[in-house]
Amino acid sequence: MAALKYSRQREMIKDFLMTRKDHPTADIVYMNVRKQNPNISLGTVYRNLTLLADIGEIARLRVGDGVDHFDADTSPHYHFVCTECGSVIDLEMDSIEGILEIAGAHFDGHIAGHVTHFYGICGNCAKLKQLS
Amino acid sequence: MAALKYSRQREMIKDFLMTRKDHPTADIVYMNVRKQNPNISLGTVYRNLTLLADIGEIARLRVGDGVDHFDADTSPHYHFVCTECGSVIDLEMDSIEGILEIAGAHFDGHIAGHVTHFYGICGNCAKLKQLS
DNA sequence: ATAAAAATAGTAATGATTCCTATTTTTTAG
DNA sequence: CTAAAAAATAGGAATCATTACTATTTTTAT
Repeated sequence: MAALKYSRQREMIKDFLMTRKDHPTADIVYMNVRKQNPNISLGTVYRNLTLLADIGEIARLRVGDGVDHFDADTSPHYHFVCTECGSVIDLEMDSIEGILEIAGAHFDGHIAGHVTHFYGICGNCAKLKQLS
Repeated sequence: MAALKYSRQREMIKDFLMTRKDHPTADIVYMNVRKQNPNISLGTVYRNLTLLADIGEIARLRVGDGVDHFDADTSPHYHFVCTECGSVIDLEMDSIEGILEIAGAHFDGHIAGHVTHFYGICGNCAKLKQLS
């Protein structure tokens, strides 16, 4: 119900997120947005990230590292998490929506969706490991 | 290195977990194990759950509800999370390991594994909704 | 221009988890 | 069997991400 009102802070947050492909955390967003508006509060960043995620303008990513990441790209795609450096990287891959069928085959409830992410060593860390 | 020593508490925790198919949280484990040993501390429960997960005797599940769940069944299988009641249920389904190939096709790092869980309405909640 | 609704800044509170330390338990070796 | 070393425990404090609270400011509809 609550009508949405414009907020400069919310715009800044969304604009910043759109410039990044590395799925920053709330804290990273805070540190960066503060460069333009040093008075913005961490609570405002959290509130707006949650609001934007709730209305579907951004995506909240939970990749198991205990911190939420955010993504301005809401199109369906998957992520890779490097177990070495922790970076979260977009994967270009064919759809795996077929797994919903497989999962629902012997289940009596209704499966609405799935959450998947992949992990391993990213290209960069692999290179660094060879050198040492 | 640190040699593992026997601990009654650790046994109790593992034994309790083996009796449950509902993937309890640390707090649930604590509340239940306390029935047999009222002096056990929450820290001990956490430490042992982490230790058991680290040595592969149990599995730690992160299904995005902000709390870790634990599973005595370490065989590869998938979970369903009910968005209505929050319950975490085992899925009997064919392997979807093929998605690793798909994910790695256009990626320059090394994909070691994946984390997947499904969500929707469980059979029980679906029934309850029909009645109301 | 003004009043209602929504948003903010700043700070306190929460909740899951980890850390700390004095004491107790387990294990190894004599 | 006993004693010392190593590991584990209980209990409580600390941490860290996130949410809640509240007085003030901003937005927006009239």
